Amino acid sequence: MEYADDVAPARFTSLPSWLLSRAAGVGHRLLTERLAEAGARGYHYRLLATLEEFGPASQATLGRRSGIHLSDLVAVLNDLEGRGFVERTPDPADKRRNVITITAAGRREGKRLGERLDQVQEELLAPLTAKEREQLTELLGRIVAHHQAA
Amino acid sequence: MEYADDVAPARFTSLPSWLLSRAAGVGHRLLTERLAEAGARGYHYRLLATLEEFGPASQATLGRRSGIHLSDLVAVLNDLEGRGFVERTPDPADKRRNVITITAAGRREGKRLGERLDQVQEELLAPLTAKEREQLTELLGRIVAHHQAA
DNA sequence: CGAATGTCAGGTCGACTGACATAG
DNA sequence: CCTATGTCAGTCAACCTGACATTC
Repeated sequence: MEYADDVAPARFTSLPSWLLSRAAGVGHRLLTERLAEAGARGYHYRLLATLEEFGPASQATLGRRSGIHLSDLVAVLNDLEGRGFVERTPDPADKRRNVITITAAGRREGKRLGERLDQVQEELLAPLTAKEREQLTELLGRIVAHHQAA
Repeated sequence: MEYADDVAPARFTSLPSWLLSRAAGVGHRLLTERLAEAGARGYHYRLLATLEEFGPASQATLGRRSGIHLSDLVAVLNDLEGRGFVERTPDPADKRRNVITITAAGRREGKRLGERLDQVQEELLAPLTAKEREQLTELLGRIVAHHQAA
């Protein structure tokens, strides 16, 4: 009848959704720490990477691509703009829109943050072999794809 | 040079930590919805399940087992106590402590919520076969174990 | 007209920090 | 004295809702 103090219930430790959230929690913590060291947050990197990959876009499109809500986007863009990583210019073709463009400094910042992200992958997946990492990526990819289709 | 509006950058879709956080996000959303239908939150179930598996415990121990911060625990326990799912009695052996005990109603509630949790697993892992689910569970388990050891 | 865009105020959940009084 | 416990106040990131004026 004696239990250790710091053991999680078996009901959890075998539950995929629990393991998923714990593993994601670890990843999130590592990510947040590494980015914080560089003075950035997850949203910052997501936007810079999205801009780099797809090029300039309106805020609405940017939100859809990056999965960041329009409401949150405004503040993050204000931030990135203030640091000179993106430019916000009115779209002459559609006066409702702003066109967001990444700057050279923004590209450098994106690269810098990307390197930290790679370190996080390494750290997070340390106990897995290359083959197992592929397996995991594939399985997770199927789950994500399935639920974003619906 | 034409990109769809709602496609995530390839930089993300191949990144384990990204997939992990997306998949966990889906799981979290499903879980929150199902529990909300039953008037509960994640913390409620976690505490009830922990109590059911390990029996009565002080709040500090309960926090360590369930992974819930002591600061958050207080409010959640107030809630569960108010609904008659747990009892808080002072520990005669150590006057600092409260002993938290699950009630019969609490057990029923835990069971009720557990069933909803099982539905979430089904929904979340729908695109995977039984064998693949085992694989995923095993891989995630190793990641979690590795990082909680350190 | 309806639909899309950018903005702002607010709220949620889960995780965390710091302070404090009390008891071991 | 130092540590552990329970409580409270407050922060934070990510996600989401609703409202609004402007433009299409």
